[in-house]
Amino acid sequence: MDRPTIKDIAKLANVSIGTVSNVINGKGRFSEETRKKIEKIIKQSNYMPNVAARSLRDKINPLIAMVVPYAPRGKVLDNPFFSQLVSGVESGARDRKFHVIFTGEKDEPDLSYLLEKNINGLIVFGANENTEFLDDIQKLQLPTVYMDSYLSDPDLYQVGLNDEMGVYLGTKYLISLGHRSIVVISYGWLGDAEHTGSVNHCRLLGYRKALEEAGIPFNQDLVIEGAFSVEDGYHAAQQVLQLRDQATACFAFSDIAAMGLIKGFYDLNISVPDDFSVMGFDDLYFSEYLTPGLTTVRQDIYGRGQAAVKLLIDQIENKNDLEDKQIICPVSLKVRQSTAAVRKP
Amino acid sequence: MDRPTIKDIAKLANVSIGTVSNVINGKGRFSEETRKKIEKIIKQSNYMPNVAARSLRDKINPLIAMVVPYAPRGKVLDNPFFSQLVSGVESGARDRKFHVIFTGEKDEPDLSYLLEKNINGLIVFGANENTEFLDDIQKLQLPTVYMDSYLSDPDLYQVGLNDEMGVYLGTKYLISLGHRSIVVISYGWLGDAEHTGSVNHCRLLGYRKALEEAGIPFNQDLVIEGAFSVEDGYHAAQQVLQLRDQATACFAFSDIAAMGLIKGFYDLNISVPDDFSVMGFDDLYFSEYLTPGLTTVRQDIYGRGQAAVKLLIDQIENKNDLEDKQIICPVSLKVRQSTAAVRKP
DNA sequence: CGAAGAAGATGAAACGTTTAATCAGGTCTA
DNA sequence: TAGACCTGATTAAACGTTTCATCTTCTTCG
Repeated sequence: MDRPTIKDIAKLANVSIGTVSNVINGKGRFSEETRKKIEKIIKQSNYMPNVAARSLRDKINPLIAMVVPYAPRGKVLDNPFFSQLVSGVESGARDRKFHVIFTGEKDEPDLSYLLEKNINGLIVFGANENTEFLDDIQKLQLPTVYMDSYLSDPDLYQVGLNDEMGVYLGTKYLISLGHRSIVVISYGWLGDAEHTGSVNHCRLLGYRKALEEAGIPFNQDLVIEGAFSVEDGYHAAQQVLQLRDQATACFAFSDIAAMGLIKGFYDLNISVPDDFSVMGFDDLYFSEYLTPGLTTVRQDIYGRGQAAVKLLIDQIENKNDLEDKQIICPVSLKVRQSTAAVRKP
Repeated sequence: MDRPTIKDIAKLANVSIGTVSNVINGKGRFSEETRKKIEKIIKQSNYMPNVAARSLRDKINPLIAMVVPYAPRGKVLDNPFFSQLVSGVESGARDRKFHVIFTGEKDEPDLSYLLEKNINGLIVFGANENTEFLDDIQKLQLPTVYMDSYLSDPDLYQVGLNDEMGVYLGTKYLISLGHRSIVVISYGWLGDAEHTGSVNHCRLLGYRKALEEAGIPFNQDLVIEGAFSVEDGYHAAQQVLQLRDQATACFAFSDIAAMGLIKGFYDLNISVPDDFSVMGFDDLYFSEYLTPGLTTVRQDIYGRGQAAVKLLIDQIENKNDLEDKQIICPVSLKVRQSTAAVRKP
């Protein structure tokens, strides 16, 4: 037997389908009596409104998409940062009876199929002013929340992180341990126009600020690229090795790169933290379980995912503008075993 | 301006909507000439069929769901095994123009809303004969692929793993290194009725088989539960410690638990592999980057996800039965640094 | 008592597709 | 030359909702 439709319910209740619809949506007029009768029948027959029909009629559809423009196919969810983020997004969506699909990979720049699916909202990760996608995305005219995007338009809904503060705290801590020459494994180079006004940019600002306060000159030779993946971090170890004469600590801008770095050191027979202190960024759920436990800048990835989706669905459902369009989430320092006081020479 | 509908295209092309529909779907009759004309207009105007309308009419909807019955909310994607699996599923779905939503968490046993959404297919993970959900799922009457489920019905589509072989290989390798007393961190206990005919059951069979071949008696005291999470593994370290007099190696049935275990040992000042060899299962993308690199039984998680979704969509699109309903994926041994020959006393 | 207004419910249109039935011509063949 | 058949295209119904205009019936009040 097929699932019941609103017509079946109406027949069973001896009313018109309009009335059933009214009861379901709490709109229009109907007596208390018919309300009870209809609700009872609905429960009994396991009726659920057909989303396709609803979506066709009203263009509402409890489905949002999360797009990560620059991620290569199959690599989004592989990254534990994203999987935690996505996990939070999922959970937040679930709370509001929404579902989520993921998309927007490098090789699929055409997002128009999102309209085809009647997607009702978008979470865009890691865009910046220079992102080519930005126009296309805005052309979709969908409620959107940008994450970690540092877009200057104050009318855009955004969920960010206090990146500068995070790295500032971390660097300051390393300095307090006596480190004066701290290698950075960054996402890209500060001078790179493409990355200005980006997560990476702000993090480097935090680094420089902490150095400045301690009267340590900034040395751009100490900035290495490669915080995107565990392989990146692993390969960075060799580069860091060449800076060993000067440097005593390393700040990786992602835990996943820190993980690779530590393994790189391990394979090169360099002890962490005895020979080299390592600081990460993110506090992934397993960072505590690395050997040694990773000292890192903590952010609540899962919670941020939830926050973003909440902001999005509020936007979708209220339609009108919300007061707080921009959320900056806090960071904190998580000290574990991978950092230690610099050895006295 | 709103997106164009099939009506707009028809008007522009001076034909009826029926003809446009025919051209789009390659059905019915139309001349080469009109085909070209219509296709040109479609391209120019960026027309895409509205999925809701299509779905309403024909009940087709390129959307599948992945349900993981027993996973607690927010913990599915946190687990790197699942995130890799999901990643593969996503990718496979993308190849066929499908999208995926995730669901079926512990606190949401009612799956009927999947029908509401016109979901067209289901991937169910880790069910077994005793899963309460099974009936509900089958009642949905949807094309379904079961992963890691060990269901005996030969008519069900399944994607599994050669679990027994995997553990057999791993155990044999440990034995070849001279280990004769090998602790197992399992998902559950062999005798547990609930887990008969499960992944865990088959893995333990592989363990026993390898022991038997080597003439080593099976000792059930060496079987510990706790392979689900990194925390599990960490806490297992203390239990393993108490078996230290007898045991020299440990086989964790998941890499994530092995990771926790290694960290547990680290904190207890037990050296891996010098004091204790550790073997994992899965070969997560970061297992290579643990310190020490984790020796493990490799499976292609990502590929299995792709395989499952391919099987599902073939089933959806062909409708008719496929020849090969059951796929068993191979395993292999990946030797790294966490295992070593047993120390001579 | 008659008119006005409220309460409760109905009917029909519309959303954008697909498809089966139908139709208008043209060509072939007996 | 009439029926049969083919080709290309049209028409209308149906899918399951929501909403707005409309219709009864009942109550109230001047």
